Amino acid sequence: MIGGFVHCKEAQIGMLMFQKMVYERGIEPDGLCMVSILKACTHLKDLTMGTSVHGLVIYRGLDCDLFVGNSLIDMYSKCQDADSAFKVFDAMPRRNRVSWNSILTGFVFNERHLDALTLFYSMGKEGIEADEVTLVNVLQTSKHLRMFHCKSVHCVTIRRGYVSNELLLNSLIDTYAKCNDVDLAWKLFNGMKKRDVVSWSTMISGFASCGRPEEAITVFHEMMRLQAQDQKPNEITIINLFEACSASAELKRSKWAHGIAIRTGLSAEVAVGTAIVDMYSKCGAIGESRKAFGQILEKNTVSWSAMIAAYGMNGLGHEALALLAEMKLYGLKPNAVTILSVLSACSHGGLVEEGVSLFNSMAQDHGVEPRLEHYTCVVDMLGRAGKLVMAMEFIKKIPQDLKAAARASNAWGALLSACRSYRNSEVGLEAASHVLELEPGNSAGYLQASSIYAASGLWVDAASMRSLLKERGVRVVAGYSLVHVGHKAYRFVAGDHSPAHDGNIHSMLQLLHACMKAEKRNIVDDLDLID
DNA sequence: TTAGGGTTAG
Repeated sequence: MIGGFVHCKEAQIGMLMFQKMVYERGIEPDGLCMVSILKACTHLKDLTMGTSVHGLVIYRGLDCDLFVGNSLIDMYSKCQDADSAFKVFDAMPRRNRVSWNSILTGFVFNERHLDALTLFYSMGKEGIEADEVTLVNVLQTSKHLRMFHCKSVHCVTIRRGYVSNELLLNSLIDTYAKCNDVDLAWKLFNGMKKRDVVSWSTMISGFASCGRPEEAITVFHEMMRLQAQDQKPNEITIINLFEACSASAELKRSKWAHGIAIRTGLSAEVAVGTAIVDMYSKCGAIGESRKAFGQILEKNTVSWSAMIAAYGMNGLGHEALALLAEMKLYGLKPNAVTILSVLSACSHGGLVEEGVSLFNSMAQDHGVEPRLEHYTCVVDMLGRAGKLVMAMEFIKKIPQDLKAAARASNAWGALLSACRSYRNSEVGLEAASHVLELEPGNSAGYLQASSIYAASGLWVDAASMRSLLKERGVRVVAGYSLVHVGHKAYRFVAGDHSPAHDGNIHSMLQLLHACMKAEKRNIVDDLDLID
């Protein structure tokens, strides 16, 4: 009976029945009953109830039951207690493939990707053969770690005869694309006998995230052309299309995509509305963002965060701060990302005092404990304001447990970048040594260090940085700007004088540079007068 | 067990 309720997703009623049965009537639950009630706890994400059921399981001596054990793993995982899930798994006297898959899924769900990978290797050692659930989970882990296990998973897929498993193929396409091999993803996509809406959406997102928006949009057009074959886009497809429009930074295109969302009736979704806010802001159209924000009927924390981030990205720090106060008036609680967006807005808008004060009060006023990202953002803020020594001292104040995270190099990176702007070689070289140690595979550290040496006239050191970069085989990815003229997008890289660009464009750029320099001089003169 | 909305320096 309880099982029936769980199946109907009326887990709450199932739970009440269970409590009545056990505590009022004194009926002893069997293994099957435990499995059902654990499913209810999983569904409701009720860790307290789940833990008490676990106690009952032990009391009734059912902890050796394979099915009960698997359900316990699942319950703990979904309640975000991966450690307890693993303890159950570890203590199981007998395990089947479902047990292994459950703990693997649990690790992936809780973003414990390294643990997931270790577990997958143990599975191989124990002679447990991977099935499609195993493979999809390993792919998720590869995607998050940006590690290229795709090809070996692909081989297993072929070997084990899963080549027409759509779900697994979709996962493979996604992981190939997110690990920067979108061409292989495209090949796989084209070879699929049957493609569903997930395949299409994944392919659009794949091209967009690899910085190839034109191809993403072509895939979308092809999907629309095949609509007759039941290939209707859903809200995720549209959101992925927006991602492509943001990558091309073209307002006209974004408006076109917005129109499609309206015509397909998908624009009423909160997630779609929020993505529209984000898309317009990335095209620099902050007015359109605000309008789209106003049109979201039921705004949630993510929507507010997106609008705050939009203001921040466009240099409107005061507006971002005002929106944080406003969202609280509507009874919405900011989360870690919201606060990070406000801090970033302060950083880009030069509002150092406001930013630091927000950082100091975030735990007390907003109930958000500072994470490494928040610390990094403050370092960036101080660095941009030229307070380099303060920024360095701030890094040293980052709690040790936060510093242990994989992205601890970001704070030094932010400081290094500020030192380069302010030509401070003393602080800069200390920052550089940390960045090179923590992130030896990234070109930015070497280039910035080289630039700092060069600015101090230390040409030999500058050159040695560049040769170290080559020696270690680090790939340099240059940043670029896009300028749209008519229907054509022109891509500009620093120091690029390629003949692909019209000579007129370069002379116009030089003219603009001269104007900006003159303007800067005027501003500096004005400031001097004020002093 | 597959795609998806907000964040961080280059």
